[in-house]
Amino acid sequence: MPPLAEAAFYLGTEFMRTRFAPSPTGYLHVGGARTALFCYLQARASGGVFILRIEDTDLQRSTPESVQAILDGMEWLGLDYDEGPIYQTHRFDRYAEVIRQLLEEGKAYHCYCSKERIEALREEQMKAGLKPRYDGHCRDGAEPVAGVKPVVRFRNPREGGVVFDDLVRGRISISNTELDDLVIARPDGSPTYNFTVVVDDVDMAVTQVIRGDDHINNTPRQINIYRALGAELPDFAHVPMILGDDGARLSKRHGAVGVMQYREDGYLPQALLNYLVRLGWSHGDQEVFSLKEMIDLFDIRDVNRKASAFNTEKLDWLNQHYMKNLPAKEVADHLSWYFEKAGIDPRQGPGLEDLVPVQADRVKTLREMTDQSRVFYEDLQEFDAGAAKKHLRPVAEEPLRVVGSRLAELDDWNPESLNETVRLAAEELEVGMGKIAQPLRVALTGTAISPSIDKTLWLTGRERSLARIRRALEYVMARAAAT
RNA sequence: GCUCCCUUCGUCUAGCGGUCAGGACACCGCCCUCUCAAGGCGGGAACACGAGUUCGAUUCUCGUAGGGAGCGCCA
Repeated sequence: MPPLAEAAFYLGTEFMRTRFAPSPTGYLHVGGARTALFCYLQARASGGVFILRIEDTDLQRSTPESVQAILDGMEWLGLDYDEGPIYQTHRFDRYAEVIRQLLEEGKAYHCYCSKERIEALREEQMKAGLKPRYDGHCRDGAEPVAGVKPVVRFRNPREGGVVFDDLVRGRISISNTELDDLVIARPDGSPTYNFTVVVDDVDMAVTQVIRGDDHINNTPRQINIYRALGAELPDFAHVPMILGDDGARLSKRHGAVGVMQYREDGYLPQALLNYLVRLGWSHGDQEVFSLKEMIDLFDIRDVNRKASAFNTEKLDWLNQHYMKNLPAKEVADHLSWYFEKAGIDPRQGPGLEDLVPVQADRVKTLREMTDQSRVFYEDLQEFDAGAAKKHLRPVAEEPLRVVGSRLAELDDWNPESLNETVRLAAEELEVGMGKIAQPLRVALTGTAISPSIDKTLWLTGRERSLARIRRALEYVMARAAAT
């Protein structure tokens, strides 16, 4: 564990050290993911170090499942860190040491005030129209109260104020009279957030503290602690939060707020990353960014100050963009995860790499792609009633019979020859493509919707196609006989 | 209540004193077409309001309104 003094070595250098410091009280949500991405990009851009720190000092609310969820989310997104995960619960000795030091130097003091007293004080102040804060009752030496284990409070300066230049907000200033003496250690000695962040960021020599803007108000308090520790200040960057589609604060009712839920829903990590980086940040009119481009172009100072609403439709567009433009092999690798989940055996049909380019044009997510591709891997159950009623009528018998026999004679089962075969069959019958392609489509897929007929035949495969055409013919004839 | 922060099309944004206020998603129309898409072309759509500063404000300043966050022995 690096001593406080070591921080000075890093500060002021070109190499930035950033950290993402979530508290494990739930899954990794998109807001946190974006903050993590910004930290990651900023560190990578400078050739610096990206640290993952788990802020688990709240033993009540932290869970191992949440830690795992965060780790999983980071991994899926590909946000690899150079140091960590570092757990604050493993650093209690260090916090205790610094608390002792502050106590010895008179920069912190024991407070024996009861919660009841604090509560009453707060009510009184609120009623008087004041900002509730600790009144410093024990600040100048308090008599120990028998049977009461004291908390430790930080002795916040009463004079002056704090001014800092936030990398995204610009200059922010606040008077010390607005601040009070915050608790830095509970009666059992466990440290609290505003204190541990500072100790950690100093020890870990973090040079840019990038976090959500809900921490703006904590920053002046923390700066006072930096000063008490004689540590150099890092740069602060407070990024705005992300709102739901409806502009309201993101919550569970917005559906997929956990990063891994986006995976479940069929989004590529590249798409989500690209979407998130554009939320609050831009580079001219550019919409699509590879990770490399993000690293090269991103600068935390260009981030907007306004909260932005999450727009799933735009994410859909990006997701489809990546499904269409990433190497088919790469998309196919992701797709296989969904196939497995859906219980589809990819060996029972066309190669995923052949499937992807065909389906990418017509779906927004890998999940949809999976659902719409099942027909190429499994036996056809039954015809969609509406589609069959409309297209598998007696008039379809001849087209199906002719195209079926022409296809049976075909040697090369590839999109080009298949297209040619169907086209020639239509010519031979002197009908438009629609008259032959639609019945054929229903025969092959059971529905009136599928990729172009040549691709559909190709993906369905020779044997399976011919068998399905025969079956459709039987259906048509049975129907004709019934009338 | 107090403190801090925010405000360009429905949404994400460009803009950094003089622009017909640009792009993207979504939406609408047309084209293409074997279905659904994808694609191409075109269209509607924004500077919250009020004062200043200035020859000139979307841009700078101050208010107003609206919104957010914090005010924990949570992080």
